[in-house]
Amino acid sequence: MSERRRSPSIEDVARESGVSVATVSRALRGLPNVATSTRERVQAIANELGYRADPSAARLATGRTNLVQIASPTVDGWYFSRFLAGAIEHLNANGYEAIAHPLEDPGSRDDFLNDVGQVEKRVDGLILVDLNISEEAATELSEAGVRLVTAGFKTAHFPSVIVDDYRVGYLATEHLIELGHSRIGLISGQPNHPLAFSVPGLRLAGFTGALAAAGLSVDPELEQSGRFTAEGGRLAMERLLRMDEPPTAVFAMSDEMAFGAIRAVQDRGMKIPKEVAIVGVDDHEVAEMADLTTVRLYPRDLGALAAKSLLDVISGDDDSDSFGNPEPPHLVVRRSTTTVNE
Amino acid sequence: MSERRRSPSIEDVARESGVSVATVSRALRGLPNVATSTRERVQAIANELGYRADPSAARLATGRTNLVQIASPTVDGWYFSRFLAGAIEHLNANGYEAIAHPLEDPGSRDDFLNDVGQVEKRVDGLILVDLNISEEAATELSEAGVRLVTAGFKTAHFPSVIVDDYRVGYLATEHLIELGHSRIGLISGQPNHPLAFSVPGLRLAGFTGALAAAGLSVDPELEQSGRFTAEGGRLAMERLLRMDEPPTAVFAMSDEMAFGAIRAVQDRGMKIPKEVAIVGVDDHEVAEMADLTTVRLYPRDLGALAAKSLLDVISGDDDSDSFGNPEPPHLVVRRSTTTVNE
DNA sequence: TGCTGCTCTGCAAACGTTTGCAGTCTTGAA
DNA sequence: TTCAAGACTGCAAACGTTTGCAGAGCAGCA
Repeated sequence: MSERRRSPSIEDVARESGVSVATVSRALRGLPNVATSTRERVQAIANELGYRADPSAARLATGRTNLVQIASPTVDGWYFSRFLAGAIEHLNANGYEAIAHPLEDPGSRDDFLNDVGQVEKRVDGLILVDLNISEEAATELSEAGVRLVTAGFKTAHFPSVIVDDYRVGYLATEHLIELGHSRIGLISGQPNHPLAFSVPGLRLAGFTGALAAAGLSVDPELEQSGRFTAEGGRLAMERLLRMDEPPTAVFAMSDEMAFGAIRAVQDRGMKIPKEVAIVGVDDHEVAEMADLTTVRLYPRDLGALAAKSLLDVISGDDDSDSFGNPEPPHLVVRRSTTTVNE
Repeated sequence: MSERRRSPSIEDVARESGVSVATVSRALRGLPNVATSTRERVQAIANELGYRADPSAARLATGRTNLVQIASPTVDGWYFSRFLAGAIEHLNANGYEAIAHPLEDPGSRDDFLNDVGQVEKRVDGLILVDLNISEEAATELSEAGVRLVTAGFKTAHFPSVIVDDYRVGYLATEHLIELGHSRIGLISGQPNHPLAFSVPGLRLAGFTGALAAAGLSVDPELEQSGRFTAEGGRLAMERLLRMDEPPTAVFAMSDEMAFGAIRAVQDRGMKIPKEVAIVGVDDHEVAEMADLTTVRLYPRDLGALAAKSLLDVISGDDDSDSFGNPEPPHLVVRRSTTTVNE
């Protein structure tokens, strides 16, 4: 439709202000060794012309892109979208743009990890969230010089920010035990999830750990997968309630699954927490409205922390593991487990 | 830590396969006029060397970045995260990466729109979602040759994908009227939201339109802002319930606000839908669990559509307005408005 | 006055592609 | 046998920056 007029190049600015392109480049980027008078003149002209350095050219010349890629299983899940928000905010504040790259199916994940070595040329760094990679792959990446920070899992080669998912499972279960429950159901994550995803395993470990610490045994029948969706949580809870000896309390690995579970209980006409107590994970916005006891996570903070770590890596401040840790998971007691006022 | 070894350049491939760089470039990109034997040899060598064209160099040479930027008020809201997911999926499938760019505060929004003209050099195109811009700004962008698609609002200059928010308000309200309600409350969006955001206005128009069509008058007292959060919805509902003559039904402009409203009603010991009927907007995952009647939106589809439109614009298929429209908003009746089984 | 060292500036070589143009070679038709 | 057209390839000029190096000017000091 409209003509695309060429935007001014550094040469235009140079000609206009009577200096060389080199000087313009230095003046505009605040480098030392340029007379203040020249600098001001150049800045004025650049401003007037509306000049901005072409990023592609600058990237080619410097090798730095000011881009960071964030790969996560999803972009619209409760947890991941908040992680993204926190990371992007920090990145943008420091002059980086963020490429969001969801890897929903295993195919795209493999493709991605396959030539993730090429990432080095596309972006300055990469954040991998909840996407387990093999140690071999990590070694390869490390040797390729890729700047990488992992979130939600650890490798031997890169800094990582993690949430203590063992603690998540432990806190929730311990809470139920303290309330006197001994037959506790578990609504877990998808075991056949395409992405190797270490979160459910750790929460499960925390769950069994808490039971063991209290001298309680684990009944495998009491674990049902809720596939991390509300609907899945409902179905899982229905299965639990149909058992000969149903649990008196349930730990759901996410709030969304817990919402489904609450629904299933109510549909049976049973009372919460009297007949069944329920605890979730996340502290979803709706959790408060639903009176759901939950283990609160701070994905937004975690994202910001991951971004900060990555920028440190990129700028070469290699204090590797000295990043402040995120706020630890935190039990929030509401009326889905106890009628005692908080 | 580890040495960054230089990755192979096109020149390495050329030398290795005994042809010129020009031929390598053509062979690898599938351009015509290269002998199949050479093409295969070059491909083999490139593969062996693990060669990939450096994107920065390619961008500088071609002027195309294969990047698209998506600017939205937020990245972690229910609606926007799903929009993003749909858009990114489509973009990635077509060889583009997506830069997610939230503009949470008015300052960053102004900064962004200020030199959005520079966008042209950073990315191939831009999707602006629910970020109203002035017609002047739009004209300026259009003249600068920026490739742009708007979502959620229209301008004179660019293609847009929109959801019919008038219809959203109309459908919800009409439903309540048909159920016999005549005193209908409204939990609306933030009037002082930093971003000029046309959604609430349109839904309000649909609301009053439906009332007018039924010969009902509008009582301004019955509109309360819920700031698009669950907590805000709860507070708004409490204000409504405290009125001398409270509404018998309420239209909340989002499901999250509706969840809060439900909570407020239950806290008063009142019954839904008997004493108060509630309808929301979105069809949030939790809505089904909460038995919430709602107007279902399809943000993921809308995002995909926006992406598709933008790619059409970029590739020059300028059928401007002939993009298929998204599925129209759709009333989903549940038990928050009627006890009749669906 | 001559020398040293500093500040400021410009030249030109990268950075790694893409692509217009021209040249060579082959093929087939006249 | 000659010629035209087409297929294939290479040369070299972009694309718009950044940056190492060197030179010019100038001040201060011996």
